[in-house]
Amino acid sequence: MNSGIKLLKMNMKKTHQSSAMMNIPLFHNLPGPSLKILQGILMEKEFSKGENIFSEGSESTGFYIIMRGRVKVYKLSPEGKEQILHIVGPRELLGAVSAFAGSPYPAHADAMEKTKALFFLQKDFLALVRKEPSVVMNMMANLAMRLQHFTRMIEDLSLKEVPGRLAAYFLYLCEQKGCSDIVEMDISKGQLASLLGTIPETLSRILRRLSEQGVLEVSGRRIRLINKKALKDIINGEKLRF
Amino acid sequence: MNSGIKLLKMNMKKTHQSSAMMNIPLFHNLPGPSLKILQGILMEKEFSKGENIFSEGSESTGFYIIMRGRVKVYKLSPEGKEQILHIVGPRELLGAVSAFAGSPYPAHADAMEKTKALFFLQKDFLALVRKEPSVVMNMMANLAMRLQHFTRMIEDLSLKEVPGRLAAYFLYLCEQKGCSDIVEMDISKGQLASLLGTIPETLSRILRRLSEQGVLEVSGRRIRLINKKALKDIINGEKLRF
DNA sequence: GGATATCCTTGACTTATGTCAATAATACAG
DNA sequence: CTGTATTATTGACATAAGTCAAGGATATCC
Repeated sequence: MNSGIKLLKMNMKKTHQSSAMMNIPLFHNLPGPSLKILQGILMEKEFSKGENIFSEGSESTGFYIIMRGRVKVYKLSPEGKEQILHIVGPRELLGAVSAFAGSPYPAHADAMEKTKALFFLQKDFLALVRKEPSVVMNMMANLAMRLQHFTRMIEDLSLKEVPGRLAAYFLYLCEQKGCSDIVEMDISKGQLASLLGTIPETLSRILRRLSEQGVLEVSGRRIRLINKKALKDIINGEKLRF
Repeated sequence: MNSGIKLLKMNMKKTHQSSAMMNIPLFHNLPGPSLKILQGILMEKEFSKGENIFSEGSESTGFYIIMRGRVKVYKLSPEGKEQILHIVGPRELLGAVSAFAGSPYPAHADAMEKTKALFFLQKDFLALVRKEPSVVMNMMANLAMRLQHFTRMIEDLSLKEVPGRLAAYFLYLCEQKGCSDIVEMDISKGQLASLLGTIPETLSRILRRLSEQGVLEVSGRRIRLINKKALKDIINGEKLRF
């Protein structure tokens, strides 16, 4: 709730953030002077678990870079069903499109856990961009990635049924991590349902069917992938029997 | 209808293109020298109706700016069902994300009608960008718009049922044009189904129900919106009765 | 202009997934 | 540890939308 700018000694703060910022893709390869400007215009903010960061339709005053924690960006149906668009983690941008386009936020954003972020005011950032257009190059890469993510999401939602989306998600997790046969879901099942565009009940049933069929084994948030081939088949439209 | 660059003498041609390019958002406010470079690296290409421009997974060698005609960008399910991601028209970019990111095309693109386009080779364009980073600013605006489009699409696909998506589409068309009560569908019903993430049969049934209930009137591709309030209610989750 | 291919509509049927409600399991606070 | 709140599972049921198949309407091509 309280989002304060921490009161640190000036020098300490600068040094610390400078090294942090070098690791943020958006600010790679920035010349020193521009980095200095950056440090002058950012603000640290903190959000507690479940706290709303911004809401759909509200005016965007700027954008965030997440330093710690995770944020879910989601839409709500009139009846309250939620669809998670993406989950934003450390070193990633939040709300940048709106800030750049000067349009209102297109979705809600809530902190999923205690979250620390850097906040950039739109006008300050745009001023920087005019001085240093190459920043936008890095931003482009980020947007391009997000576009590809959305492309896949649309494909999934309209061309695949829930088992297919779930299978794709598990294999995705599997690739991310070392591709061992055990993957750890880093979100609750309810949230996973929302991410896959379905509801907890449906997800629960499908997980049970997959277990019964020996495709995988569930214990809490730990999933053991037993038959990856079967998962791939499901992604490719193979029906999941009862 | 036909707006083409007729067969003019060389000098004429250059002049013509130069002015054409000034109208493309991507190249707004470019200084003269950069414009000259641009003209050196572009190629004119033409596609006949139904012709494939690129396919999902194929290496991207560059991107297009559509000058005339329309192109559908779509995904295919293993069973052949198609989901149109967007329809690209004159003055718009095609395949730019892939070109920028250096990744393969993430979807298929077919000309929906006779289409004329300018083609830019990746490496040439990237060289230009290095000289003139401000081009990327304009590109950002394009990507930001597309992201918002996809955001709405995901919301629709997962939170609304087909009648809601259809209603949203009609009201969107209505706003685009002068918002008279008559809208002209500029694509076939089959294609519209694919755009809405459904199949022609379902679309047909829903159109009939909407007619029966006096919400609208269909005659060919001309739709008369009789009860816009009802359409808005449907978007907001109101059920469409039989 | 007639033949052919394509698109559109409609009906009967199946199925995936959402809804509602009740219980079980887990996490959390005092 | 114990009670409470949240989260997950399960069943019975409703329904939106897909499948299959057939007939009708349009567009298109020689």
